[in-house]
Amino acid sequence: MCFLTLRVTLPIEKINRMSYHFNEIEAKWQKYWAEQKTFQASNPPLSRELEGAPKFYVLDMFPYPSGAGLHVGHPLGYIASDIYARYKRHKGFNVLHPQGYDSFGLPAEQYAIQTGQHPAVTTEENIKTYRRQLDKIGFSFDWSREVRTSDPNYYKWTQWIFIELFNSWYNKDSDKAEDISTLITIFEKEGNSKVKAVADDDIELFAAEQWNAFSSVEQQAILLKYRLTYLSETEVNWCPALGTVLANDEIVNGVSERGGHPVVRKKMKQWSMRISAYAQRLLDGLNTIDWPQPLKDSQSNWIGRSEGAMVSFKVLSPALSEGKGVQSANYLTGDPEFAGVNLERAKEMRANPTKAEALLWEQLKSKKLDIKFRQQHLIEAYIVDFVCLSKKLIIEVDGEIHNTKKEIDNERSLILESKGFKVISFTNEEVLGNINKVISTIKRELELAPLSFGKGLGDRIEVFTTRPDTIFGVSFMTLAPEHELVSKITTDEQKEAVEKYIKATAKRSELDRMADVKTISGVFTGAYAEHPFSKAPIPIWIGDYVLAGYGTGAVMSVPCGDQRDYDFAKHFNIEIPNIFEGIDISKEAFADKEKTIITNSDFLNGLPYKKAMKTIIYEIEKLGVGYKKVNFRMRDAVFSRQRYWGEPFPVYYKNGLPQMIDEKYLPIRLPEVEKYLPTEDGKPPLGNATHWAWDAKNNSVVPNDGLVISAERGTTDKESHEDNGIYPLELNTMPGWAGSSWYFNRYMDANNETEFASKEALHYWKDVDLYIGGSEHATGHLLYSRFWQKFLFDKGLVPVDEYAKKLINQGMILGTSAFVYRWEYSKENVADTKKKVIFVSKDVMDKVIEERNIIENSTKKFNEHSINLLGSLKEIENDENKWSDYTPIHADVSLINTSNELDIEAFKKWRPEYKDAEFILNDGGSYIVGREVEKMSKSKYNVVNPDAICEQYGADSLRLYEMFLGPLEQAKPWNTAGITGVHSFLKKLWKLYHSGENGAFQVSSSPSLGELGEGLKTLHKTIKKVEEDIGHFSFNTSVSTFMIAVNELTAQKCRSKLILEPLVILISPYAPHIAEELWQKLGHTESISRAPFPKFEAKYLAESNKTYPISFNGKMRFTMDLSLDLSKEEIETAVMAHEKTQAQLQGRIPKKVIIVPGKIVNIVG
RNA sequence: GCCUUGGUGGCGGAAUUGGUAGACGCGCUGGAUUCAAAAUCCAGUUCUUUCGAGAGUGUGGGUUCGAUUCCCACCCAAGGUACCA
Repeated sequence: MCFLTLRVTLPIEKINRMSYHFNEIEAKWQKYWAEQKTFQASNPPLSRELEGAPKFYVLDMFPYPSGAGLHVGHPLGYIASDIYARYKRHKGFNVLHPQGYDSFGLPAEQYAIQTGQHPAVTTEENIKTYRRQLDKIGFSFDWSREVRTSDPNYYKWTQWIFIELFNSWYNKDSDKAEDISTLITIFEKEGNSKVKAVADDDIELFAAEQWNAFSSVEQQAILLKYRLTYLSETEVNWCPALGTVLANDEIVNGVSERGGHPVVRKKMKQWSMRISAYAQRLLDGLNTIDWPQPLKDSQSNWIGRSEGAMVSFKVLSPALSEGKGVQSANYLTGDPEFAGVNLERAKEMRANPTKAEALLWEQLKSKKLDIKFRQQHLIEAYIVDFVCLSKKLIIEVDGEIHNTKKEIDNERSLILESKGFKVISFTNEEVLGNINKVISTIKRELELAPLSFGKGLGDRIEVFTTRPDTIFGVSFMTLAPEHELVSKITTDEQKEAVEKYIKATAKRSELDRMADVKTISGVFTGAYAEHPFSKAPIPIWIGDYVLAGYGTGAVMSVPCGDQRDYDFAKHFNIEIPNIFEGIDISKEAFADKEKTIITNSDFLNGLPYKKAMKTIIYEIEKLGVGYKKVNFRMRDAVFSRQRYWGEPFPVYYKNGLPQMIDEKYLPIRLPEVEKYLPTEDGKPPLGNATHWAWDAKNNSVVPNDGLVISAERGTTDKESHEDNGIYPLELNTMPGWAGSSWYFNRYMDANNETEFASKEALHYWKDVDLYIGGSEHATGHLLYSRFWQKFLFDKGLVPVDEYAKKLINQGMILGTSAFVYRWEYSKENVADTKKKVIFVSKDVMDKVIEERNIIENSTKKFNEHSINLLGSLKEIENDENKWSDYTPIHADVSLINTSNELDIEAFKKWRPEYKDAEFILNDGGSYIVGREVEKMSKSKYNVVNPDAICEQYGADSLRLYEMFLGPLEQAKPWNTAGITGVHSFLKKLWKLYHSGENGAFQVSSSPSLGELGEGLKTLHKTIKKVEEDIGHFSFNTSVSTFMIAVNELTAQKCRSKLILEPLVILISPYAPHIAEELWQKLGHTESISRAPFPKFEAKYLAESNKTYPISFNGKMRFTMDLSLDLSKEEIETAVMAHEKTQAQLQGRIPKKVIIVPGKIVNIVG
């Protein structure tokens, strides 16, 4: 034994010195980087070394630390970004390359519910695992800037941003978010009639006096309708199984994205984010950023901008026939002049109207509105711009004169309104900019006026349509069953049917309605609307194909131009008028825009789509029945989650209204709870907390005992008798995307305790230069974070309104599953329990199936074991074999070798139920598994752990192989077998520097020039290619290039430092550990990380000869080495003289010879 | 249905502005080395073939001296989205 050991030990030691010991090398350099803080990025003021260096910010989408740890698919993007970051350091940039954890989330909480373990504890453990795994791969992360969304020092600022949102409103005039104080100032001075904000749509108009008279509670309630984050009763997606609401992007095909649980619509009071205010800017911003097209497309689909027109249709009530109203003519003539000092001024002003006034007057006095208006008219003691006395409607246009005395204006409005006048006002810009919309608004006001003696009842159905050009094709209207007008307009005869239908629709779940798109259903309401142009009555139906939540919840149905309308009309035998010239609509609707010529449409006849659109919108606006409009599909985002493991809101409730906690007292820490489930009375998990009330006097979280009112959050408690300053805190928490919507800014100054990041840091790093992550975040994280960034930009808190200049989606790495095939022989005759479990090797099975033969009959070539086994089986049926006789079963991929052979003994141990299984092997005596590419997942036993790869092949091999698999953006299957290629490349690389005796390190600093020529060519070819590849994020091809370079240099027996030293730098971003080691061996004492990238010099690639491909009719037949100095004629002569040319031509005379010097020769003929 | 991306050997993939299709690697075959295995090294490996050559980048057309690359039509796969008016 001793003898043997001695004999073996000596050579191994010798071998050790020469071979590539990746485990040692990698551990050594990972330790070095951590100790030397090699990758710590510095904010200004910079070290002398970095002075003047441009910044570069490389970011990965941070991971959610799941309990399963990393598999080889996860680090793909991190490796790519790490290569880029390291490359940029070589190029002299000051690089910020941070990493952190999106550590709030559902899985930790689900786990807590099941095991009772605190999510913070399991999250901490998971993070440790992640960190250990990440460290092993050798990333150049600056860990001093690590962020965790669940860390109170981080979520303090998430809460702070929430408060900022709460304290802001969106001003459409300035087209940005502003502090709520600017809105209050306006309210105090002039009420809300002139405010143009993105806000709730149920806001009533009030004047300054009214505002000032409101109680603080009333004022707060009104402001809530304007704030960028607001509390409101909204229809939400409630997932009973998860016990929480979900955002639209968390629902896939009607079920929850996580877990696949059903989701129902439910009304709940929730925090929402007014992201809709940013719809247009989010869309526009896409043009300024370099993001993948599919990602941009899904964002613009999600935002869903559509251009069209709002058109309103009068409801004709059968109860009130036309002309039944009071005759109006006489009533209008009354002209009550109020005498006063202002009379003269009124005359003067009438003579000198502003441009806007003049324009509006022009419109009002022309008989378009069928009603008499007066201008600059005296009412009481005031001059009003325009008045319609019969309808008591006053119209004001903002001129310079009025601007100077806004307070008086508002007081005046109040007095006038008390006299029964309604005052509406427009700005000069509105009148000049869109007179038709103004007229349309006035017309609607006239309709709604209390003294209306118009034709209809006053009810109008507003519809949004993208095809107003087809308005003459309308043959019915359809309302969503939930539409508010339905109950009002339904006739008595139809009442029963309508109510029954509404009930039936409400019962159907969202999923039902989605799954079943084919069934056509609907009911006639009995009511009619009037066509605004033809004046024809149009039947009004309800149908669940119209969604209450989109547009106005009503459509003008044009069956000839819309397939859904068409199907509906066919089903209910409604008329389908054809308004398209030369189009057959007997089978289906015609939705094409480009080829359209409109007909049967009055003044639109003969017009193509574009012209018809222009004309009809003009006419609609002229008639005052509508206006051009842009509509968005995107809704406001629900921001509350009924979960424990998320950011608590910095909110308490006083009198049922939300109050923000002053930022001084942040963070509001997540309280401890006994159970992570909802409370028995259905409150969110935070309802279990006993220490969860806010003491507004001492500004601290206190036990619930202090609460006088055990008030429901969000409801007004009018019976509150006593106010001790202790109030209930919000019970919801923030959603997963809260913390991830701004973390990229935090990295710039991650440890700042007084600000979310300092101004200097924000202005220095500005934005992310390269952002890498998965495309699954396209409509979630990536849209919300752009929204928050724009908001922070509006508030002057960040310097740019798009935070990531370039984004790359890395493709998924798929697993290669392995299958063993269980043979289901003699199914009928033998009881399952008695049956032997037999697995058949894939190649045997394929053969047997192909030959339609049973195994026994084609076993001649099988090994002894298989024959004996079959001999002992008496029950085999002599049947034809089919695929269905074999059941594929997943086998763990770690039990398979590179030749797809199963380790049978390991397999038996892996699954105890197969410990007695038998195997039919091929004639080589091995069991071959089947392989299939699937998503990498635990349940498919195809997960490959990077730790095992690092252990066996090293981190550098893993990094190279992940890149080598294929283009970064594409999905590609992982197959561990292939890693031997890059691994032996690294060994070859190592060898190149260890050509000394017994593999000692040897590099020559004085090589002969002849030796250099070829080597320099290889080196510079490589520099050029690698630099281009990194620029195109084509990392797979640069790995090939390295392989070619090392193969060539090995063949050249290159030993020269002049070549081998720059080569190490080229490879260093990809395989940093081996590069550091070789760099040190080359005599350097500092890390390679900032060594300047070698400069490409074209002169080394200069060639005097070219191997020309000689083609005949475009097909390459042979090659010829020719000097590049030759002229076209000389080339032609040389080529024609070649014997193979003559052989190819076989006596024919070429018609033409194409010569592109330096490229090709093509002989035609 | 619509939008997007893609389709090249047994496999992953390469081919830069239209100019030698299959680089590089895996796997496979044969050989060297070894008692043997592993490791390493060398040669071959798109298909057909009468060994001269011929065909070939999802299918069918087109433009061109020349097309994986450009144009038209279609087929298939993946991802996104969907009674969105």
